[in-house]
Amino acid sequence: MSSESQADLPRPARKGVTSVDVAAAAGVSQATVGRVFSIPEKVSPATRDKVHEAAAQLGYVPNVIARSLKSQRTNIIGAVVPAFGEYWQSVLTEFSRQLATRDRQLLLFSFAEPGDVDGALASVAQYRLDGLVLASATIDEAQLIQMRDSDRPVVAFNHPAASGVVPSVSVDNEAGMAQLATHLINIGTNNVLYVGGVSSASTDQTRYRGASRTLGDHGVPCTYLEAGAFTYEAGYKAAQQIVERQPLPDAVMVSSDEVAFGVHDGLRAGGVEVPADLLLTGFDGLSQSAWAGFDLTTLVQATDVLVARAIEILLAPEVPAADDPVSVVVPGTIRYGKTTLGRHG
Amino acid sequence: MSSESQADLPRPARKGVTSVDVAAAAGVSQATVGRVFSIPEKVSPATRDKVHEAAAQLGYVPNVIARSLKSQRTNIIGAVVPAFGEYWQSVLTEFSRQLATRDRQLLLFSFAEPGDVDGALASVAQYRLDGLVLASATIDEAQLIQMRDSDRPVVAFNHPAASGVVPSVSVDNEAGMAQLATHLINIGTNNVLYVGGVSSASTDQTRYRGASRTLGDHGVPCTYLEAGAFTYEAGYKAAQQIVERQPLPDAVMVSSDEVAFGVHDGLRAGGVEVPADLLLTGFDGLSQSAWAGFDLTTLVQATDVLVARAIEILLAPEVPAADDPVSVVVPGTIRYGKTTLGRHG
DNA sequence: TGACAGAATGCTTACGTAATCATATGTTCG
DNA sequence: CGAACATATGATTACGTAAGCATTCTGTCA
Repeated sequence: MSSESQADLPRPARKGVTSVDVAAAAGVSQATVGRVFSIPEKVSPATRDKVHEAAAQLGYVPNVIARSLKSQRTNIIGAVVPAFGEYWQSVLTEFSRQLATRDRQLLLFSFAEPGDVDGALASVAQYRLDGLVLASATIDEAQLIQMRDSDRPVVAFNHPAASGVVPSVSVDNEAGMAQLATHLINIGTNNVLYVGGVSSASTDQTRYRGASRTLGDHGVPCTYLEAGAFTYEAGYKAAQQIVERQPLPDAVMVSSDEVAFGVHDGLRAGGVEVPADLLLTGFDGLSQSAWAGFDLTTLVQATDVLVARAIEILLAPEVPAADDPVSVVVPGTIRYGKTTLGRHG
Repeated sequence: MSSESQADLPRPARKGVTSVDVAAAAGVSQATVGRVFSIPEKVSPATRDKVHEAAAQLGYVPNVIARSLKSQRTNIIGAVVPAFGEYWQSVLTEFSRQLATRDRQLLLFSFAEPGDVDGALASVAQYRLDGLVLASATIDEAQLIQMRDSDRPVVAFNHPAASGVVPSVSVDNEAGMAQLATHLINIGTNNVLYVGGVSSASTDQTRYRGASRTLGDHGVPCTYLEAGAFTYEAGYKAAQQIVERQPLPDAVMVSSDEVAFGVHDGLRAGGVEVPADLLLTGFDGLSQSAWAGFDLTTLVQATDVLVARAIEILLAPEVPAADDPVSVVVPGTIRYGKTTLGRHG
């Protein structure tokens, strides 16, 4: 029997322990228990201890669901994100990290195909989330408008076309690619092949514009080649086409690092050395771009800043005017790697 | 004025539209509206249409929070996952993808430092989630037990030490590493340097055991070197030490792909060629291991299978006996890359 | 000492839905 | 044709909490 009472002592979190149970055990009202866990400064230290003790005894844990229902706040931010891609994974990680420091959680709505976005958006609407991150260039304007009118804070992440429709945060895609182009011009590039991911994506278009305009201003021709996807494999295949071009271009600019990795390896597999035969640039600044095997010249997005700004917008007390949403553009920074080294055009 | 009424027509999802409002608009009871959205087959087609129309008109969207409170099910699976690491990102993506097909969402509780696990677990307890994935080898047994007793389905993901305490799903770490070791022995390896990530991690220990036992059985010595983290940088630094070893080992076995990438590049930077001077193996089968730049021989985890099994356990109708939790071990497959090619020991 | 401010606590209600039970409307068959 | 029954719908309640208001208690000051 001593063993029996002993087993009773360290009670684990039990099934349906509510604030009412704790109240009964502590000899106070449910309201007081609630206060202890939400506005403890409004409760006298004595009762506070009593309640805490009873709560620990019973293994009481506040029920966030009920709290959300009553308070109309969930402390959860939703993210609609493509299921694949190194870039999105890194962004997601950063969101989760930064939200954790603000006592918010991240609820993930990922979609594999662009067509699945509708499903994700429908699903997300049912949760009364405190905010929503739309991180995909494949969300069209009608969907953006619908989300904007859902009375919940929304922010588009790296979706240039969304600017003006919903609050948005993006790296300066055009200027970034222009910086890379300028760098190439400075080191004597006379013609460029631009490898895009998916030409219908607004990021792809904006980036290409940054490159072609700057290059054009200096009389450097710039051909567009679509890889077909923002993946390593697409880049690898594109490289196989590039290798066969008779006069190789001086440089290949790729619209994303992940595709650039594929181009890099595809070129090498085809006997084209970077940077000896060809210069190469990426875009995004993925951690892998700094790996010694690539050491890619790329435009580094300040992901932490981008994410921080996005979170600020979502968590801002005041909802900005819907007719002129804020549009934050964060400049990027070139990281110079060996893929644009030691060549004189 | 015509513009006024026009603006009213395409009503967007409005603020606090509840099933009660829809009921009033459709001339039915709240219960019927609820049924239309949960058990529609119990409602006659006529009223079903009426309700749907009214709902569309008002922009009604069921409130999942309230539903969760009443039904005691959230349709949300929580995941406690380290904030960094290519491997975890890929696992997370897979979970999100597979859960989406089952109409479940993924709520992310990431932690940057092992010490933050407590915070994540405390936070997760407040949500009455339908299930919980514990994906970190740094969750200790006390924490596992606490989670197990929380009356919610729990599954440990790739946390060998958890087996026997909570239901767990893992790749066969020991056998996998043994397979790689056997492969090395078969191609004539006479001594091996094993590079671990964090020696206190249970995956690290299990994997090392698989290598050292198999190698030992064949009289092949196996030295352990701790990289200090499961990162590219840690691998790179470890490689710098390896390069200085007087007789280079025949082969380096690394406990994870990400670390192996660093070792690979670090070796090359130090003038050691793979596989000419040294064979190299990884573990995990990250997509990047197949990239041409690495083409790493590694043990590929069937992440999709692992995740599928984990989800099955969480969503199984019956909670298994707590005293003998299921422990699923999924075998891995060697992917033969060029890092173990063409060398005769 | 009485009145009154302020702190501490209790009582009641509402958040939006689903489950339970009760009621009404058809339907079928001996 | 009425009993037995399936089907469709309505009324009511409860999920666990937080906010509003009501109440009690304590201490202070005229």
